[in-house]
Amino acid sequence: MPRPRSFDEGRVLELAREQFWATGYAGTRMDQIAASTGLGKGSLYGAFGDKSALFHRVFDEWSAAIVGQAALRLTGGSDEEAFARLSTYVHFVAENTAEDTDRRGCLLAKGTAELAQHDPVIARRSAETMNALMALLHKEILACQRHGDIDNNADPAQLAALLLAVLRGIEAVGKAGVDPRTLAGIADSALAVLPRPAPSSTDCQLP
Amino acid sequence: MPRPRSFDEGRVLELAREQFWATGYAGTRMDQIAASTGLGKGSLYGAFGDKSALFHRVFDEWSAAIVGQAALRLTGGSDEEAFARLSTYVHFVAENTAEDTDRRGCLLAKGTAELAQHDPVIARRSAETMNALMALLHKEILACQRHGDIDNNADPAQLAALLLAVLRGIEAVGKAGVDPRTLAGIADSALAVLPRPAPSSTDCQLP
DNA sequence: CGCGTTCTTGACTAAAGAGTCCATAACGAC
DNA sequence: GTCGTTATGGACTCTTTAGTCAAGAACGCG
Repeated sequence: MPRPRSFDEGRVLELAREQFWATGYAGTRMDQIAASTGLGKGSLYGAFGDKSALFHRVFDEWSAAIVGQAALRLTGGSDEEAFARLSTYVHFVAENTAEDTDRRGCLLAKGTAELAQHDPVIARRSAETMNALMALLHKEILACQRHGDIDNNADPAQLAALLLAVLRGIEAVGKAGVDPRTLAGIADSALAVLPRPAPSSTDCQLP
Repeated sequence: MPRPRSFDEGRVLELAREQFWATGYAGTRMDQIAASTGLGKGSLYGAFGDKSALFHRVFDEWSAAIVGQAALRLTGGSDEEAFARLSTYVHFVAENTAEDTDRRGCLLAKGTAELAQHDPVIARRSAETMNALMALLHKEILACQRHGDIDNNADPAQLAALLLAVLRGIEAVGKAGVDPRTLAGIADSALAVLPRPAPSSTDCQLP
């Protein structure tokens, strides 16, 4: 058994991700990554292969994390709290976006947009990520409907797609410089606007 | 009076925009642009300056076009048709995104994200563009409220922000590979979900 | 028609970046 | 401690790319 790594692989991927986030794939220099991690280029290439391979690892880890985060916050729990979970999650995304507009953001909209054309693997995986998120939202909406927080007549798949678009949209406008207050407002109104069940006919009385 | 340009400046900007769209700022090579336009690099640099200046012109023209397009479709008309205009516009964006997922898309999410950090001008202008769009949506929602198509209790600014996020979100998920049908569905549900005025109490009768 | 001005062309320069290589250091096993 | 294996670091190469330049072509004007 030979000499072990002197650096934390995960940490390197994290720093690389920051770079890719900030400057996109083409805009990121391997030298920057080497410098920010303190590694020599030899080690970097030895451990991860070339730039494209490094990006793939970063991308895969990141999309897993996004889905994982969503799953963590949305899965498993009573139908009763489903709407609250949804609400928390939507606000979480909004806040997260607002906090660090330039660091965080959507690799799906950056590295992806650049690479997807030339790299079918990235394209496929980004679609998978979207579908996974949509599935999670779908499940949660069904739970809301079971508990009576969302109108049963509404199509849950449609609502899930809408919510997903809103979440991505929040990131997009956030990155474009819209202020954090507005982002939070968007999260609020997205939830407010979800169709509530029609009140039962007995509720329909004049005071 | 000297020799005139032998090429159409607007056309060159158009082709350059395609490139920037497809591959982002850093990923776009001046040589590609020269090749696709048929111009020599000398002419290119002579006419537009350096890469960054060229991008600025492309970006400015594009953001003006986006806002112009929205203004064209949303402005001026009766309150009566306001909701229909809104609906048409939202679907227009969805279809447009669906049609050419990889060519079109959001410069605000690409060139911007890369450049905004280092180029305050781009950052500012992208924020302005968002605000302009939001203002247009805001006006339209007010018109809807006047005509009774949207609940007067709803905050029009919030709804405008929400709609803007949905529109950007449609582009984002479209680019991530979500299928066109779903995009159209998002447009539908975004409109369906807008709060309708509460029915007047006289409507509240059992059959 | 000829002149001056501006465009055009493409070869050229300079710099930056991806990826390589090798001498050396560090570790684990025995 | 010694040996074999693998990481390390940085100098090095080779390719790509932004940007320049000078010679020549094209146009408008008088």
